[in-house]
Amino acid sequence: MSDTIDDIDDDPQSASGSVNLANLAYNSVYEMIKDRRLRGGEVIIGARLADVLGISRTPLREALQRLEGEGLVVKGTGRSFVVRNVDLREYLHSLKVREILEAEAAALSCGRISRQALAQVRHEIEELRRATTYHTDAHWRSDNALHGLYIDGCGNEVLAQMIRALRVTTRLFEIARLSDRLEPDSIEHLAILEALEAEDAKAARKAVVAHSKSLANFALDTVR
Amino acid sequence: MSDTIDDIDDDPQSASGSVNLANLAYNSVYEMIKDRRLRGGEVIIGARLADVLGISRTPLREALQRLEGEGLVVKGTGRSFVVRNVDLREYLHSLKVREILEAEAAALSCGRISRQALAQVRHEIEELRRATTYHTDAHWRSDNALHGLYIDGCGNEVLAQMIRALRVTTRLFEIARLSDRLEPDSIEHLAILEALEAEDAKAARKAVVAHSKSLANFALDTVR
DNA sequence: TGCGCGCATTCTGCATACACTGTGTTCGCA
DNA sequence: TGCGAACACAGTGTATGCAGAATGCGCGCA
Repeated sequence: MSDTIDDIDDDPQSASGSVNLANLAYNSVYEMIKDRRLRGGEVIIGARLADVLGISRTPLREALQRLEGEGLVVKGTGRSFVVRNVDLREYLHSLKVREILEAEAAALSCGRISRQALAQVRHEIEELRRATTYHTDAHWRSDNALHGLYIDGCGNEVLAQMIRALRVTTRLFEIARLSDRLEPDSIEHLAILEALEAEDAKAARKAVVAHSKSLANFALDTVR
Repeated sequence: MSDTIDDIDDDPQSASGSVNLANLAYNSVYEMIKDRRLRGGEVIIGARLADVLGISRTPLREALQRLEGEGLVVKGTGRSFVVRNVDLREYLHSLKVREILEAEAAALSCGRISRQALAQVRHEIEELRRATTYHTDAHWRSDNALHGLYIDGCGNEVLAQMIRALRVTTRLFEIARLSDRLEPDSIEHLAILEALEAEDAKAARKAVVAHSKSLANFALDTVR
């Protein structure tokens, strides 16, 4: 349990396998989807994308199949792959499941997280709030660090994996005005952190649930 | 909500896509894993399996990649695919997550399941108990039907999908002396059913949790 | 007889060629 | 000028060939 938060990987798959072209394609497409260079609903033209990546269609197709298995990409009406579109309804449903699972994970991880990791994350959050300019990346990084604490610390790898998968798809939901979430995120994250520091499982549950509800309300408000 | 239990599909992916060889391979391998013709830990040699299926390696590889995305196969130490091996530890972890999610699903689906579907499942369970000879298939079918009631009826497709995925991987483990589970399964299933019929969310939660604990204890006893 | 090195076989990774399908456009005919 | 049919193009699905890596086996040497 001496993990530094550097071990909390933004991209759970980035370490995947040897350096073959299929993995390269997988990571590339994964990144492209994650930071919206491939938009939800967009059709993926094999030959073209393969060309962009400088590989042939074969490893690209394999990568896309893997992504399909993970639910980031689907086979549309025709034969071609399309980037999955997460609508409000699905986002809220995912958020609800995350709420349940993350509450459990947070409770489980009480007393299992190193002081050092907790302190580091607290430092990061406070740093983020003090920053004069807003950086999306830093926001996500802090988000990952905080949630990663109990995802990695809960001691149930299956639970952790499910939460990670859900966090990926909820990110596919278009978050307009993400910067508006910086302050509420920070405050809510600190509440979670405090519960973890106090090793108070009940409080951790409550804080996670509150955070989840806050995100849901924000989505509802923003979409409207 | 007029679904008959015929709609509860044992294999969530069986309806997948057009009839191309990759889908065929996917379904075939999926089946082979599910009913243990491919054992956990077994290495899959592309050329050989492709030959058995009467297709070339390309569509098979795509199918395997998809299965990898879904977590049924993994890339071993070398480059070849191996069927994932679910050990006791992972089984128990999965079961714990299922317990949480299925309890929620059961609670959510209270009042959302047609009388007809409930009656049908009850009929099946009772039929099963009365049967003089034991059939694995019938056992699984009944299991699917009961769990499918609240998986399909919970109204949260994300939740449903997670549970389905978990049920697939837990199946990779359980099996040994499965017939011993017939009686406890039936009894516990009936308890769940009763709660669903009474539309008593709290009781449904409790019954599902009890069922889960029972499975965990059985696994622990059997392995020992 | 035991150990190590090299060769042969086997398997994967990748690219490419070909076939098939669907769609859009153009040309001819009414 | 409008409608329909054929053709051209774009894209996917599949097989296959080739190259590189790993594995296992045999042979030679100590």
